[in-house]
Amino acid sequence: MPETKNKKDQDFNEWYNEIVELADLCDKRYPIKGMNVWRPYGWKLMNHVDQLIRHEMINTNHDEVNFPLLIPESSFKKEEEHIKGFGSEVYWITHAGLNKLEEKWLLRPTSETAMYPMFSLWIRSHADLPLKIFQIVNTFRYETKQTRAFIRVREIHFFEAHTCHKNYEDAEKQIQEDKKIANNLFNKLCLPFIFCKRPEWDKFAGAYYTLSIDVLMPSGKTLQLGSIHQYKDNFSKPYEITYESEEGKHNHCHQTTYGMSERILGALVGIHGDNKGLIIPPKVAPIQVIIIPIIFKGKEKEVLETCESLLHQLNKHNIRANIDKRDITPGNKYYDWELKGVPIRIEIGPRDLEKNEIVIVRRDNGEKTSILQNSSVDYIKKELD
RNA sequence: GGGCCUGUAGGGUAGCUUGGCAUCCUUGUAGCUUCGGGAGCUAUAGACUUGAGUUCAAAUCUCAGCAGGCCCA
Repeated sequence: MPETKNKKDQDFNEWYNEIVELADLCDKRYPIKGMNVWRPYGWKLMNHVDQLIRHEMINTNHDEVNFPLLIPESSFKKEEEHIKGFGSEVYWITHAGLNKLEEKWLLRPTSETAMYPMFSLWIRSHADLPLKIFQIVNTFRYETKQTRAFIRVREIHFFEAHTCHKNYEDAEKQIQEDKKIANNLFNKLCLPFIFCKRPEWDKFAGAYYTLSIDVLMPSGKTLQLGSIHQYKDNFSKPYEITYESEEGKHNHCHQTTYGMSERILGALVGIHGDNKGLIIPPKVAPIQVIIIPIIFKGKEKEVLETCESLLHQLNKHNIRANIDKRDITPGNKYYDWELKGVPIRIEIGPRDLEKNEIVIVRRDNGEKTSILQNSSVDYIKKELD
């Protein structure tokens, strides 16, 4: 049986490195440390995860925005703790064209300092609250230590939600909502996780307190997949984010943030994968069903027609399906799609045509079943849930 | 932050000790043939991480950079 060269239970780290490239998630050969290329398959997977996040955000009345990548030094410097925390790991832009810049700009390591000067303009009265926005963008952190695909990178694919509230209690309610969002999301991704209140020394720079979302990786280490921060008014004071209350008083907002990154992919790969490759939860699988035609000389046409008609039906039911028509042997295709973690494989050959059946194989447990063609769509739909 | 290891076709490797001719597998391309768990044949393509040094001569020795990996704090 063909398997990864490195075994997951023997050398998890090497296995992980091998599989992220073999399965076409990313290419680590880009010549800057910690900046990897997203390959089409990996990028589609990430987009499907993002789509789940967007869905959760929209259901909880967050609006999507997109802030500039560059932040002027003066904005960045307003909150003291924050600079201490990030100062050593930001990239600076000092020149533009042939000129040296009068004020340096930095690539956002996170967007508090880009957003909050704008928040102070946007928020005038209690009627503007709560303000709930999010964005999914790239952020940059200059990691000097060892980098690792999806787990420790210098260009981060980052989800960040930022909220402003009239008081601490309201902000606390937001944090309860954030926890529910995490529950929904990670259930869909079949990732067991825990919330963990971070000790003082390990909280986010500038936060009042930090909750982390942690998973246990097969290496025995925990991997932090996200964090939820209560800022209290720590940022609204230096950034002067105030609102006029119903009584006509000017108060500082209380703020929260919620951040996650492509580490979610790292966890999906690490926790679900095996020595044959990835195992992707159906909800985010770029391809949910792969149809393999088993072609014999003289029967090509019938087999392909059956495949096409099944594909058509599946697509009609919003199932992401594909036919693998490559000119390689079926066994070869099985291995390839197992490597890529496609949840369901369908084999259709002359033998099945005679019985009006198709063969269905599950990636997670390898179970092989024959079912009648006319009940196939319902069966597949059920399997994907 | 500290320590250790590595860099040869797209991928994986041999060669490095003892300096000289770069090996094999896989992959790509074209064609024939085949297809229920990595088929076969033919033709063809493709590499010594970068820079400096030593030397008649460097993949091989030395130093530095860049990149990758591991361990400890």
